[in-house]
Amino acid sequence: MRLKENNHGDQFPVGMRVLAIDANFVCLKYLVTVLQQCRYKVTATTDAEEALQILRNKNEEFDIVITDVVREDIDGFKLLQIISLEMDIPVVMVSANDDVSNIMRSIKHGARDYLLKPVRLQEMMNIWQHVIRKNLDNPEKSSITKEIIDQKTSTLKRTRNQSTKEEDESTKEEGETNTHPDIASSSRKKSRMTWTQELHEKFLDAIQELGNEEAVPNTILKIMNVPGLTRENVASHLQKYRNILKKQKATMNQQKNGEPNLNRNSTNMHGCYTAYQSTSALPSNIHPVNLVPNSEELASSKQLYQYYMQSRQYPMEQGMHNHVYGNPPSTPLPTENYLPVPDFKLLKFPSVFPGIKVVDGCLGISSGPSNTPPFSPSIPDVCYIPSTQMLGDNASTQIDAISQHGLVAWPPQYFGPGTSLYILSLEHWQHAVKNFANEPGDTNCERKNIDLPDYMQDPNLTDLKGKGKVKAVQNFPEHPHMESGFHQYRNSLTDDELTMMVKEVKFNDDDPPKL
DNA sequence: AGGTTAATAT
DNA sequence: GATATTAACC
Repeated sequence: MRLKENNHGDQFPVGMRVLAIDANFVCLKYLVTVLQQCRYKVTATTDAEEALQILRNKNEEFDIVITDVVREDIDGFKLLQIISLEMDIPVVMVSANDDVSNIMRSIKHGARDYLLKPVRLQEMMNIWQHVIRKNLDNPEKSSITKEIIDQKTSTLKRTRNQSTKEEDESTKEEGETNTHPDIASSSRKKSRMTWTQELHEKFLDAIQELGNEEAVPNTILKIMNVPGLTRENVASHLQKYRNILKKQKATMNQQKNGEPNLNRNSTNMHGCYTAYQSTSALPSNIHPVNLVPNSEELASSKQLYQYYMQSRQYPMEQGMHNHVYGNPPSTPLPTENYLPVPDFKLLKFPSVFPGIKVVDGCLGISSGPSNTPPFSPSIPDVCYIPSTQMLGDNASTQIDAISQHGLVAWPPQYFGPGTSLYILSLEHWQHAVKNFANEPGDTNCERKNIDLPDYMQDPNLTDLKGKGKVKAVQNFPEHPHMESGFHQYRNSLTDDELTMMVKEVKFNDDDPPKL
């Protein structure tokens, strides 16, 4: 555990050791993602017994435990009770249930906090304070507390008499008192920074925003606004980034292929997914949808990608395009040519899109190739994509799914390079749907005068409406009252993520999707 | 001071 | 070998 200063000069604990517990695998994965975004060191399990074992084992020490409330094996409250009885470690509860009695019960049993699912990044960035507070009276107990205090004192010293760097270092290393130097130093190990997909995306966004001239470490750091990230981290990453650009440029020149494509779709950094060019054809009379679930050959992300590209050439895309601009097909899609979409109910988006930025509690989702709905101001696809293309075949089933689980499942042909995923806050997603979908029969969005919030009425977007091709819109205007009202996630699935999709499909071995 | 580059460590 | 950290240079 160590502290780093972010660009505001605040301290933030990097590598705080968190044990995350959630019975639901998808929720757990999501939780882990958020925690990792906070740059905590996360250990995770779905199994409460295992969690207790880990904690009792003491091989690994933890600063804080985060657990869900509703569980089948050991009730969250029980778990909380055991932990607070046996050991001295703060516990934070996470639950989709906002019942006051539940919250009270948790607090009574010793919970430090009670967060509602899905948890937000900002909330998670604050939990380290519980660790500090817990150990204020006994700093040696926690290395993180100790380090913050150390840092505080050394900062004070520095401001008091401009102490030298060496002095500062020695103060940090040996501690103020020297009474328990071993305790503090033994549990302190520097965690090597890893540039996650999300961080890299942020990095790229910053660079794009700044342009080549202005893209220097400190400025990038400021734009990225990631707690704990240092100028050195960014500088290092920038160095690597530039090296890769140089390399690519060199090979491009060799091939005389014009401008190098240096955007995130083609970058190789950190295993970002690189688009495959292969166009091996599928039999034209078989819709690719039907090739997915029982296909043993679909063992690699490459194949999944190929499948995805194939599927986009089929009529359903035409159908979708019809929907895009508010003209649902007068006749149903020729579904007789398609077999039902297999059951991908396991495939919930946070498990597939760990880089997702959660905006405003529960989310509505709108998805499609880059020239589909979200660019039209009416966002119709949430209600018009036919059931052969989307699980939960209309808006209301999606609303139900969202209100119940905070999640919506999508078939995998929507994931892959070329797919944009848009996340709207529940508020304006509902708003759009309410004006749109809840009146069966009246499905013409041209006639409906949809009263979208101003910030969504961006003229650039409106202008794009009706045009055949739309390029990805950068820097979508954000809701003034929201941290971020509208996020785009695109073209950056890692191989692992794609592989995982395949795995999720295969998990259904005992109950294979019917074709 | 901080951007850049190179050396070193993991 | 790749990439993060640290040092050194400008």
